[in-house]
Amino acid sequence: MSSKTIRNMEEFAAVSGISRPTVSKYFHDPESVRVSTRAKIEAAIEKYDYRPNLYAMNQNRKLTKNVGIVVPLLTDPYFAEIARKLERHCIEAGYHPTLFSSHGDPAHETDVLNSLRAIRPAGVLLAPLGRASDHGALERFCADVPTLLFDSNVGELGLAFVGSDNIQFTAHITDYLCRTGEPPCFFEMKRPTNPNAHRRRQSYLDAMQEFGLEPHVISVEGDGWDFEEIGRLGGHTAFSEGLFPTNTILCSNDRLAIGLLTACYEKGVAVGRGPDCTVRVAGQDGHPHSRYTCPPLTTISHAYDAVSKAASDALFAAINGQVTPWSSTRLEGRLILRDSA
Amino acid sequence: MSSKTIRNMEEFAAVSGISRPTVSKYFHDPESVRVSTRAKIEAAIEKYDYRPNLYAMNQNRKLTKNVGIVVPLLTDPYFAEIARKLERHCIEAGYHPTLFSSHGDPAHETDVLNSLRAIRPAGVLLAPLGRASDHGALERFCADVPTLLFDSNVGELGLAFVGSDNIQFTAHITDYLCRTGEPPCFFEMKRPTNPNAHRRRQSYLDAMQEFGLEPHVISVEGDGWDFEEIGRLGGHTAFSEGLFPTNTILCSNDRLAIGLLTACYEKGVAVGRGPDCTVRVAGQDGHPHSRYTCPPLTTISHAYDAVSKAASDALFAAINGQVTPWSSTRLEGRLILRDSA
DNA sequence: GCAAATAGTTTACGCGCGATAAATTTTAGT
DNA sequence: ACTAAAATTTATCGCGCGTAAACTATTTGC
Repeated sequence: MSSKTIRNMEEFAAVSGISRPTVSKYFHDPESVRVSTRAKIEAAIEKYDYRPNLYAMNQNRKLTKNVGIVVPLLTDPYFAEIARKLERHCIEAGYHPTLFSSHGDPAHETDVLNSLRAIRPAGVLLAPLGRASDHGALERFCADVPTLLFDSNVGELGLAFVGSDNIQFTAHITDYLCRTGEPPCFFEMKRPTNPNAHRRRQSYLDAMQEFGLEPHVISVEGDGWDFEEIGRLGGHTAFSEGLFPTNTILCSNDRLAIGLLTACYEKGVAVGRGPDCTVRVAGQDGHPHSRYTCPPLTTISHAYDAVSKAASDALFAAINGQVTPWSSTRLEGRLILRDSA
Repeated sequence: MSSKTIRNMEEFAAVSGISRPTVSKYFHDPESVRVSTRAKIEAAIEKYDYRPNLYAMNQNRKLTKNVGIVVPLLTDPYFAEIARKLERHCIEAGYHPTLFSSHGDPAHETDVLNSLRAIRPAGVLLAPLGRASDHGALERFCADVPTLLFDSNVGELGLAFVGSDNIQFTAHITDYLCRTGEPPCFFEMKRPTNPNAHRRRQSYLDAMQEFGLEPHVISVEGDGWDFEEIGRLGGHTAFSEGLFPTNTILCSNDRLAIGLLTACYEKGVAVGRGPDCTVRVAGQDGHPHSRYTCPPLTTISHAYDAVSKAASDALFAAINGQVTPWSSTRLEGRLILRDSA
């Protein structure tokens, strides 16, 4: 690093011995200049530690390198984890990701989308809140900005949808539970916040019908995103009122299951597959925490890597001009057998 | 919203009947213009949905309204939670926060700081990785950008430090454990990733000495940020080798405790305060998940609200020109008594 | 009602870069 | 070595806004 401070691209071009337009071109796409000039420029960057002014760059660029990543709730490790993977893919592809959380609030989701417009993103990876979302606001945003929906689908919005096959999720784990013990009942929120909950319930009903078994859905009270507490309180109620018709409980998601396990503990109900256990509990999502519950939670896990890769690749393809009709990609989950069921 | 599209501030000033410089002044600080003109401008904003171009705005502004928030690991709910609170304070104070995670990697932390320079932030709220951090890079960054350190302190860097009083944390919970049963041993990582771990160990040693009791530190193997797994594996080893000299285990942090509880479950060791329990386990942090372990985890909780408020207020004060000597604010934690100890 | 203080307007310029066209140089292909 | 293609240079414009100075209009205090 030299002592001389480079004020702008003009000065930088001078010291690197390359004209400014070519330097500009380099920063837009390093591959677009000759190897010899690239070497000169990169030597100068190394020497003077120059970086073009982001604001001046993006002001007149037709397309920025910005990518927005929006998740419903960043304090949920599931979303934090998938956001992390998406962020990495963006950086590797030469984009500049910015992370946003809707904080579980539709109004805030709309605010986030508006903030997002301000940075004129080349594309957005959006996991919407689902039915709670302001559908009109989403629609308007998708009309203006290339947006790829992931995790939960809302109509046929945006470029495409990439997520998990929730139907397969529930069918698969229901199948497992039926084959290894009593058929499961389904534990969920009466008014699910989680956007995929309805699909999972339906899949449970279908799977049970296929087995010729009577389905039982236990819908517990509670609103918002505090799933563990909702699961815990709902579990207490359900045990007290004898709402579980079988010894096997399939939860709509892992966070509800985690809360339910706490309720089991507090009620003195032994959970697991052993002969001395009273109930089996299973979740769905492959939540980072599911390994560490007591007992460890049997669940069906999202294909985190595959989903995030497919989602980001699809967005980058669209940004690069590849036009494809709207499509929905749903990846299968992997059953994770642990001690809880 | 009218049909006519406003292309820039010039046009917007025209339709609102106010000169462009005054409009510019309004967007810089709405309070700086007369009430009557503010009303005119806001009516026009409502009507035409105009927003100034972010990039053009920030290009020549002496100071942007950007604030960077950096945490070591966003997939850790503790950091996600405090980041969420900081974000809210920034928005309320009229700033534009952007969230970054170091992903537990010093090299990435340095990258994040460099990206941060590009957005020319008015200030940064930084929770460094701690001893793993590239100290030189931090120092250079703090010299250029008003930076407030939180969660973990590194030298006397930046404007100030705001965080929890880890000494008090460990002293307080050690005191509680000593008074209610056998004195605790201390369960930690041999090479702690968590920056506050050393302070906590020292505080444990001091507290035990004050009680006139022999301290016992169990340092387990493991690197990185996968604390639960490290706690679980370390727990297995410690139980197998009979490393716990007393029936009470104080963990360096809640995530280690969560892993240890899983180990206890897997070993068939009953945890809790009851007469039929073998060990007591306590954590430190007030981790969002600690309520839902089995048994629920006794811990000492950060004053999340107070820390985030104090940190953001201190940064805003500095941005607004208030000069104060470097200071360290350490807030006390609150003991949360649950069934595990 | 007057002068001083405050707020707003006009005019003018600059920021750092993107984009483009035309002229020139370099490279690749035969 | 010759030509076509590709890369680079030169020159120029514009983006949308910040900022400053000088001037004018409005408000405020007495």
